[in-house]
Amino acid sequence: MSQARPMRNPNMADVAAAAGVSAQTVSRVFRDSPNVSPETRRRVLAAVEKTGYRFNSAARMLSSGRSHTIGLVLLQSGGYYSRAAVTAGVEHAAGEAGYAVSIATIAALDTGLMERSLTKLADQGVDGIVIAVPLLHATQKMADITRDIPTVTLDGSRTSDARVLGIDQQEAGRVATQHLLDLGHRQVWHVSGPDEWIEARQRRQGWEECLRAAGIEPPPPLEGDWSPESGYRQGQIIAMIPDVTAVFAASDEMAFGVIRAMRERGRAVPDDVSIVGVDDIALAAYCSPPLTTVRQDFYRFGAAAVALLLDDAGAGDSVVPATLSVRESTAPPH
Amino acid sequence: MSQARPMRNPNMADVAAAAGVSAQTVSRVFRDSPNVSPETRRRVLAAVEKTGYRFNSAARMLSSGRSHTIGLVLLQSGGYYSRAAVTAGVEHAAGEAGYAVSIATIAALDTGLMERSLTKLADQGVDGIVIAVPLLHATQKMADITRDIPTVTLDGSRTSDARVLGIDQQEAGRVATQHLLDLGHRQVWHVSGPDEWIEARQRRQGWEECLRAAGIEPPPPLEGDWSPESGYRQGQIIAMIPDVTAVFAASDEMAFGVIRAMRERGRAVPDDVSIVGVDDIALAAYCSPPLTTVRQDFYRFGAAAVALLLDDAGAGDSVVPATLSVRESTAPPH
DNA sequence: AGAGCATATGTTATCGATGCCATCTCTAAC
DNA sequence: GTTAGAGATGGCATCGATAACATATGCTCT
Repeated sequence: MSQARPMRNPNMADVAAAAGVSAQTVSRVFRDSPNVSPETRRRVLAAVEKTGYRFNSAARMLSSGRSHTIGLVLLQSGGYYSRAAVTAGVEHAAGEAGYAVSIATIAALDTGLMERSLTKLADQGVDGIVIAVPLLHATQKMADITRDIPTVTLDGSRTSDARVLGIDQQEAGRVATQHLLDLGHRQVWHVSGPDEWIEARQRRQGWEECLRAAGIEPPPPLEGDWSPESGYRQGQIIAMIPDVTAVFAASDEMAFGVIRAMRERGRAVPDDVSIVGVDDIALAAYCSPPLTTVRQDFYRFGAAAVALLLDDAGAGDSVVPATLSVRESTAPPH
Repeated sequence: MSQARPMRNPNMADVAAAAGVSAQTVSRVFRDSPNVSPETRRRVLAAVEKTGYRFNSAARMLSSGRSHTIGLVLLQSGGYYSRAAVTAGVEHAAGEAGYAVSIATIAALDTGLMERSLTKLADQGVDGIVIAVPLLHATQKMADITRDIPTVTLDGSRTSDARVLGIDQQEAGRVATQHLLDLGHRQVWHVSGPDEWIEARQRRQGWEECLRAAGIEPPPPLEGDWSPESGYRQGQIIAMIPDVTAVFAASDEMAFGVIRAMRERGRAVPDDVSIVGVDDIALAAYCSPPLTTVRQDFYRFGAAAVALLLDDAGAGDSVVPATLSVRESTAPPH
């Protein structure tokens, strides 16, 4: 009953010995190889239990060349619900498939930082990378780093070698704008996200197209950085323009910033000005006023990215629908 | 100039050959061994550049037994700014120390799910684990899994073997409550977080103690789940009580839910009722009214957890101060 | 009955970096 | 002038799982 070996963790050979089979067979059991008899499998699993065997992923990685790990590049400045949801979707889908998720955050949208993050993940030997930040300029160096690693870019630029998975963000812009037009507004202003973000540009395009389709020339968009502060700043400008009755903000947080600016200038929401956001964050329904907003299923989006990475079969179309949650920040103009 | 080898990635031996040294010396260069001459180091680094050598972390892990990876256990239901900040802090501090971060999310506070997450991280061979969810009942199985892995529990239970790093959350509760008393309120109600969360209990204790110190018997606290919805529900109850003039909510999101409930019942904030939250989320300053709230530096907290994990030297005390941001949701009673 | 084949299992070499020990060259000190 | 010791480097076994190949058994089909 006494342990002969000192502190060493049990390995496959120990399990094999305990089960009366070869190490190779133990390996087969773990990888669900079809050619293992039920009886042998049972014995091996019993031996695993008995020996307290713990799988050594480094050894597997070294000999098989695959790490069963997916790298996820995130933007450090959190607070964006959509990104958090994407992360959860990625982690869950990866976990289901037996993959681990290793994260690398970047502090800002900078190609140098991005290159460093990709290098870090590549050095870890990840089997695939999900880039969950918008990626405009794919540098040659980035392409070199990811040459042997399948990569999916969420809402990224088409210029990279990576495959791109995108939600139809134009739809979000269209839905929001159309809602305001349907209420009777004759013009809709827009506080956009940073122009480096594909999401921001697509939402802006959806807004523009929707207005043009209604025979309306879009006013110049005002660019924010997703933060409430930026919404507030741009809102202050919009509030100085007399005949504004409707604003579409590219995120909920900016929308609340706009609302605050409007109110400080004596413009009531929604009585004088209607506001629509995007994201449907948890607070949207509970702040004052409850925010009309466009909701998208980012969790599913993250999961789809992993699916695309792991089995390159279908998974091609991933048009996640945009749903409008109508609350109390929008009303007909008077 | 032509490559003799087919598709194989260069390894240390290739670098060693190119530099005219042994593989062992190359290894020493990478690990910053003191006993390498500057000249040799230079030659090796040049050879690395020339061969396009990429470090193989699996091989290092197998031979050294250490993975240079830290596991991070997160709660899947995102949206809590504090958790996002902790994550960023962990990732940054780990990255600075040359460590990768592997995440495992759990969908709910359940010991079974927690055990599975810990197993997953252990199987990856992480060198340390940061548990960023509150952990009340540390099971025997959990202790078994983490026996050989240094673990830090943030705000976790003292019953586990893991080291515990905690912010003084009582301070947060005290600061918030004292602010309301200083304004002249005679009683302060409390919407707490879930009782399983240490943060929630500590904040509640701070609130209780502060009231008792002022000779006030605390009313029964109402328990929420951090979400705006739960704040709204409990706020509806509080709004039915006639003489309530001040509420301390254990999170900003719940605070906004309380505010909504108050307003729907005709109680103005802050004229009739004052509200204080905790977290200082980005929206706190931009919603209506701007929220008075207690801010804590969770980013630093995450970084401190990693420091505690990596060098078991100092890092013992980590009393991150709680700062009150006074805005417009609090006022003297009338 | 023997060829042919699928299924189940064992044997051996290998992945790439590192720990340990050996070796060699200097310089400082008595 | 010899020795001790520090500094710089190389040789070799090793970590644990797996791929590739080899073998053994049982079954089907002509």
